[in-house]
Amino acid sequence: MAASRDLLLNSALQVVTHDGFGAMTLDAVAKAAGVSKGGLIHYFPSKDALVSGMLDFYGEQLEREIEQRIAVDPLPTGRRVRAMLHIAFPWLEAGEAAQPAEQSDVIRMFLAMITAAGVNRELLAPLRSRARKMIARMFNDDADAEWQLMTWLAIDGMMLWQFLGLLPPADPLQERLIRRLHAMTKMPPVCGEEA
Amino acid sequence: MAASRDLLLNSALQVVTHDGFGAMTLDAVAKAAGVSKGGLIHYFPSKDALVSGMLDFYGEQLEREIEQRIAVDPLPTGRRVRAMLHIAFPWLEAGEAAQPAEQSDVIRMFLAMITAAGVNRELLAPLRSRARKMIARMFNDDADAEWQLMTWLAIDGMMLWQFLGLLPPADPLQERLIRRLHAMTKMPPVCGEEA
DNA sequence: TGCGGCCGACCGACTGGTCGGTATGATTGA
DNA sequence: TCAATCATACCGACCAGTCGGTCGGCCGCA
Repeated sequence: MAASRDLLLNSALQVVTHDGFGAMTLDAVAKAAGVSKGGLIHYFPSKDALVSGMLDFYGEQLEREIEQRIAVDPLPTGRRVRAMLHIAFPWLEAGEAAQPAEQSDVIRMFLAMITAAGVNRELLAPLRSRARKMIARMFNDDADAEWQLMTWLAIDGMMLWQFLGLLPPADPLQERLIRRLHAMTKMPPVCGEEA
Repeated sequence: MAASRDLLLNSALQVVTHDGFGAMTLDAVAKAAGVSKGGLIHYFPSKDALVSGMLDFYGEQLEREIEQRIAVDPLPTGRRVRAMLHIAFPWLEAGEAAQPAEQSDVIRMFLAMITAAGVNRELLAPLRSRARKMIARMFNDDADAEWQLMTWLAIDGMMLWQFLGLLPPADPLQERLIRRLHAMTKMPPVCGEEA
């Protein structure tokens, strides 16, 4: 059943979130899902398979969400990266300041990738073509795709800092940076001030 | 002896580089250093101690190198981030295009941090004050420190992509992005074109 | 009665860490 | 002066526990 598979994938990510990717063992995932180890192995015959599953699942989920947001964004410039930003920081479009920080799909994908790098680097291979396609689409859509790509890099950098705990979650500095990134997606290549 | 300690730290990083941080076991590090496990434990009484050692060692090394470069950079604006960029991509200041990619101190620090996150997240705590200081210094030096910080985030994002293999190492796109980042450090907040 | 989904005890390899020991060289003391 | 003593650097067999993965079997349903 697909529901059981999804439950297991979510449990795996939950373990990574709470205890770090070093603690993501098959036993831990099975226990978090309320399933026996055999049950887990039934759906994912190896740890590699489980991590690949995470990569596919959250990768596709993120891509789907991005496409949805692109479809309703009236401003063509920087739509793709802006979608990413809105998914990562939902409070941005609500117009509010607070970030109650329910885990976004961007962080989920980030965690899945880092976990994969720890388990078996070869699992990351499928990501490469995915990234290449994403970049190609950006060069199709945007006049200054390089600029958008740089904004994307900054978002990923922010994910990294958040993951490492280098940036306090409720820091006003972070909020200012994010708003600025948002402005950057709208007005390349001259930018830097509020929109 | 400090020399043996340094050798062990370098060996640990070598293991991480070649086989991934999931393969960094005490036995592997000892073997890479040509030392027995007991010898390794003599200098680093636990795995946590070893990883903390890496964090300190490469963190200080990177900071020292940054300060050196800042001291000889005539342009005050964005010196700190520009130093980072030059360390990460040494071919930038040579004026050449190729990147023979000898491992930079920036990547070394990146690998140490990711490894620490996998072994024991608490080991990252000392990094927080270090990062806070770095940010404070940037707000002291730069009129638009936020902009510099954003460039820094983008550099870290690029480290991440490189680590995950998402960006082909010899891609001309990467080179263009890096040159643009370099330009960004010099002319905030209006920027985006070549220097 | 047969069968597929799931269970969980079990396995061998490996992990971080311990410990008794050795080699070397400096320090002491009669 | 030269043993006896101590400190340091290092060794590697060993231990208890954990890991990913296997497998024989149970159970509900057809």
